[in-house]
Amino acid sequence: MEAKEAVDALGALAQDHRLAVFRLLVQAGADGLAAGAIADALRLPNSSLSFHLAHLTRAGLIQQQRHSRSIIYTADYAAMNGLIGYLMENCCNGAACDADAACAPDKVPSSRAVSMKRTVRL
Amino acid sequence: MEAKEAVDALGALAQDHRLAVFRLLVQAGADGLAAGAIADALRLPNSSLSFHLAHLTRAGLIQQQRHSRSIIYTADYAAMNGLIGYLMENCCNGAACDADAACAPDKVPSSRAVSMKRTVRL
DNA sequence: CCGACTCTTCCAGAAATCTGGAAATACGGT
DNA sequence: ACCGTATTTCCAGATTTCTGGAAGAGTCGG
Repeated sequence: MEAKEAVDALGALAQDHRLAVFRLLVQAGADGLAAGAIADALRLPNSSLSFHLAHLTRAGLIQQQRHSRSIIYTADYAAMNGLIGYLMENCCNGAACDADAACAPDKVPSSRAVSMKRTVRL
Repeated sequence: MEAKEAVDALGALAQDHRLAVFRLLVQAGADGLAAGAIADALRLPNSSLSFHLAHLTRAGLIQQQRHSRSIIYTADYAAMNGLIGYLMENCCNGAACDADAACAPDKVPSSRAVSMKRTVRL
């Protein structure tokens, strides 16, 4: 994942309603949820919700699929993996799952940059 | 980490310059970097950089510390851990480090929500 | 075909964010 | 005290994001 995509994904999640929507879809699992069901659960006006769903879709974090009259949205777990992977690689010195403490600063001041301990691939 | 803080942190990282600044500080390690050094590296006007640094600081992702004339900024790894932990817990069904595939949808459509396999604490 | 249902697009106003030059503040050396 | 360096604050304009009502578009049942 490139920086550009990461910024898009982060921006998509950096909003109350959108984060709530995404969490809801993650909980919903593979079945996903219809737009109306999301609007009900989150008490959002249709047009607002549609705006945020479009935003999340544009960022690649969720996917839509027409099912009769409803449009079912599902979380894109691969995209989420990509984002988390990017954050761990680029913003955590590559360490995260190794130690329990996850990412930590280099104790010894060295000029060495990120040491790619693990290749977190999308 | 609560949803509110997560949104703040995500919003702080959801911008080209700020993400670049944060990555730079992570690479810089515990020594951190002076504001001027960051401005040089990223070719940013002082006032713009200051704006973004303030934003990151407000979100708790970086910390500042005066050192003579310079102000040294350092990445707050704990905050980053908190954010990644939040994303894994709430947006990835709690799975992430266990399987290599990281987060994946529930194959069997169950109404069970997030199964906390791991307690990623700040 | 028509009406009900589900959802998106259109629109315009409100609010927040981003930008960078100029002025202000903080610090240390002479 | 004065000057140079380092950085922030102030400011105003440009851009983007968010909001929700109203109208439009796709789908199904009768």
